[in-house]
This record gives sequence, structure tokens and C-alpha cells, in this order.
Amino acid sequence: MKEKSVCNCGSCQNQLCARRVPIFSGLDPAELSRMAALITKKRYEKNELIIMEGSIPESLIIIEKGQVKVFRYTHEGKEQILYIFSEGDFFGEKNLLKRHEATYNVEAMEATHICMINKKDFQKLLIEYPEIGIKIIEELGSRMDKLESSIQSMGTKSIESRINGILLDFAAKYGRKHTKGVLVELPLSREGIANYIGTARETVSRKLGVLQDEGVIEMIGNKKILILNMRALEE
Amino acid sequence: MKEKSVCNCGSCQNQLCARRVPIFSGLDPAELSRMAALITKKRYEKNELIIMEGSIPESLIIIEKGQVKVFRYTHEGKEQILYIFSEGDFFGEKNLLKRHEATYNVEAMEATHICMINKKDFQKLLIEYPEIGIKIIEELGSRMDKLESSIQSMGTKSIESRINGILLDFAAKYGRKHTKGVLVELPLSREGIANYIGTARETVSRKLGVLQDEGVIEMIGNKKILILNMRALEE
DNA sequence: CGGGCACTTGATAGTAATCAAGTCCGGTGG
DNA sequence: CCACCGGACTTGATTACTATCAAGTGCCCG
Repeated sequence: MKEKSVCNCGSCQNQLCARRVPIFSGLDPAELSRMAALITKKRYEKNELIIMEGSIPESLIIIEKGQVKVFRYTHEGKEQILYIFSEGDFFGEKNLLKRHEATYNVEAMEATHICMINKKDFQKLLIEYPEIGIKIIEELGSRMDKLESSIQSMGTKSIESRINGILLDFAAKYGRKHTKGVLVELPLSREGIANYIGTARETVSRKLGVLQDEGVIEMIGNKKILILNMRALEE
Repeated sequence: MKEKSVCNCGSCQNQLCARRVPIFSGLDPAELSRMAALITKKRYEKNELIIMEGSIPESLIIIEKGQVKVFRYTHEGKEQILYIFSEGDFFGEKNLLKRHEATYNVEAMEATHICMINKKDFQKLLIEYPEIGIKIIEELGSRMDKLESSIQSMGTKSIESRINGILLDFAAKYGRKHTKGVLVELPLSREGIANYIGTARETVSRKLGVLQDEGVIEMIGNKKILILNMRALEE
């Protein structure tokens, strides 16, 4: 019988999953393995729906790998994207106690692995390890910051500042340094960007065109953008 | 020496304050009185600034009585109102651990009494009574719901739906039933409403005018609105 | 009664939505 | 390897909405 250097049993794999998640970062190994026992995993393919508006989610969901978009449908039937979550992010924390309907859809943007923790279990966990609650409060706080900024920039009316804002967000999350600037692999199509900032596809095209003419960015194909002048975006 | 039926010592008054606050509603009397010892009270007059953007708040603040608006300044210098808080609401929960700068201003809209709890004390409290953390997570969840709805309606572009939305919010919070419909005492001037939904004063006037012509609402002076057809606002 | 402030109303101009072609690109099949 | 097809993107023309500027009105308060 050969000894493995890395344990591959289900529990230990889950533990790896749990360890990777910021909200559990304060726990010690023993606590992590208790956690791990509560985790169920699941895998979704690209474009698969993870949560549908109106359903009643019974678990807290943590993304282990991959990327999802959270959105609602407007009255006119367009989707309004609220968040893009990736590895380490969680959702479903609303309705922790009350069995509320979800007010949003969650869809995998690529092959995505998730960890689920039953809400009852998670509640017990919160009582036992209040630090987790504090971490969650902090994370929610920073999400609210972003939402508030979005509202501010949507109130400002100028589509330009919203585009600048989203480009900066993408740069921070997906950008890589490059000799001439920051190279950003766009996670969304033009239409997706439009649905994020609440405008029309065509307008996104036009505004990006203007930014390119001004020498602020350079479009490389449809899915990459090279940001040449970061400061211009920040105003 | 006469015995009073109601104790008026500082501690007990604070306890009253604490009891009134939803996030402490799970605590028993003994716990409440421990809480009360940590509370400092303060009073602000109308238009007085409670928190200024860029300052570093050191306390969690709970409103005991009165009403405040939370807002930021846009690049053009207009204020963008994010929340209106009243009795029982709290703020300053961001930056619970990290000493971040406030990203918003808070101003009293009328004479307002607040309770402050030092952040260090509050952290200890969270560790000791994890239920408080859960309550906060829930409250933040419902605030995020509202923010998300705002984003959705701002993405929708139609000023009308934003006005309808804010009227419904006001109706829920400040409305009283009346023979013909719901009478709403507006907490904000036309300009305030405009700053809330991100539009111009004049546009608010015009749209309210249209709603009145359509028989959906009836304006009574400048500070009251009688909603005749609730369903029309909900679409 | 008069002044100031909040609100309303009107006219104009600018911006983005919408409708409508047209272009570019990747993939597929011959 | 090339030609074709479809989807995503760009570009153009028109229309609709709302911000802005500018008077004008009404109301509260001294």
C-alpha cells in the first residue's frame, strides 16, 4: 500500500474547497474538516441556470471554480446584470432564516464547480463561529459599496463614466500587466456589458470606439482590450 | 422616598433604546442591560452633519428617534441620496474591522437622537451573541435587495418607473390609509426626490404633474400626496 | 403687504434608444 | 483549401426623452 502525499478522500477535498474561501479563512484545520463534512459539491456547464428567480434556495453556495452572473429581468425583458462572481465568492446569504423567494437568476458563464451548505447547517455554524458572521458582514459591506457606486454612476447619467467604471473593474479583476498597459480579457460580450451598465449594445460599441480614437484603449479582437491610459478612465 | 413605576436612570433609558432596535430584539433583559452600558447617546439638529465623507467613523450608530439621509456627492457636485434611515435603523457597520474612510455623508433631516456603540465593544458583542450578527446579515440582505431594485430601475432608464417606485416606497414607510387612498407625507422636497432617483428637479415636477392628470395621485400642497390608484404605480 | 423660496411651466438642445444596414470573424461543409 | 453561413459587432439615420436655461406662479413667513 502506497502512501499518498496528498489525501484525495472526499472530505479532504472539501476541506481544500473550504480553505480557499475567504469567509472561512479564520478557521483552524480541525474546524475546517468539520465544515467539509457539511459540503455538497455540484458542477454546472456554461449557460446552465444555477438559481432561478422565484425559486426558494435552500443552501448557501460558494464558487470553487468558474464564474457566474447574477441578473434580473427588467419589465421590458432585458437582463440587468447585478454581479459577476468568481472563485471564492458566495451567494444565497439572503433569506438565511426566512424562506424567501430568490429575487435574481444565477447562470454559469463557464464550467463552474460550486460548494453548497444547507442553510440549517450554516446557521448552526454561524452560532458556533461568530467570526464567520463578521467576515460575511464585511464582504456584504464591500458589495454594498460597489452597489452604491453603481447607483451613483447610474444617477450621474453619463454613460461614459459607467463604461469607464466597468473597464476599471474588469482591469482590477481580469487585467494583466503588459508592456504598453493593462491587457483585459473581457468576461462579457458587448451585449453583456450593456446589460451590466443598463444601456444598449450599440451604445457600448460607439463609446468604446470613441475611447479607442482618443487613444485611451485599444481593442484586440472582440474579447480583449488593452488599456493604454488608465488615468484617463479614472478622470 | 417615592418609588417610580418607570426607572429613569441613564442605563435603563439606554436599555429602552436598545430594546427598540430590531437587531437586538433577540436579547433577554440581562443582556440588554449589558448592552445599555456600552451606549453613548447624542443629539443632532436638522441639517446637522453626523458623518462626513472621508472621515473615519469609530462607532456603530443606531437611530433612536428622527430621520437621516445618507448621500454622496457626484462629480458634478449634486448629491446622490442612497438611503433614508429612521428609527431603529443602523449604519456604520462597514469597516467593522478595518479602519476605512466613510464613503458617504449622513445628515439629520430633523432633530435626531442617536445611540453610538464603539466598534471594539460591538465586535466583542458580536462574538458573544452571534444572533446579532445574523440579524445584521439579514438587514443588510434586505438593504441590498433595495439597492438591487434601484439599480434595476435605474438601468430601465424610464424616469417614470423610478418615480413610481419611490412613491411606493414612501407609501409603505410614511403612508396612512385614507378614505380615497393612501396619504403620504413626503420626507423630501422635489429636489430631494430628484437627488434620490438621479434626475432633475423640473423633471420630478413634470412627472408628478402627469400622474396627477392621469388621476393616479393628487398633490396636496407641496408636502403631501394622496395616492388614488396604487395599482397604476405598481404597473 | 412684501420678500424669498420652492415649485411649475415653457422652449431649446443634447444624448442615447431604436431601427436598419452593413461588416467582420469563426466555424462548417463541400 | 475555399466558399458559405450565422452570430456578434459596428456604423448610420431618425426619433424620443430629459437636462438645461429661463420665466413665471404660488405659498409661507415675517
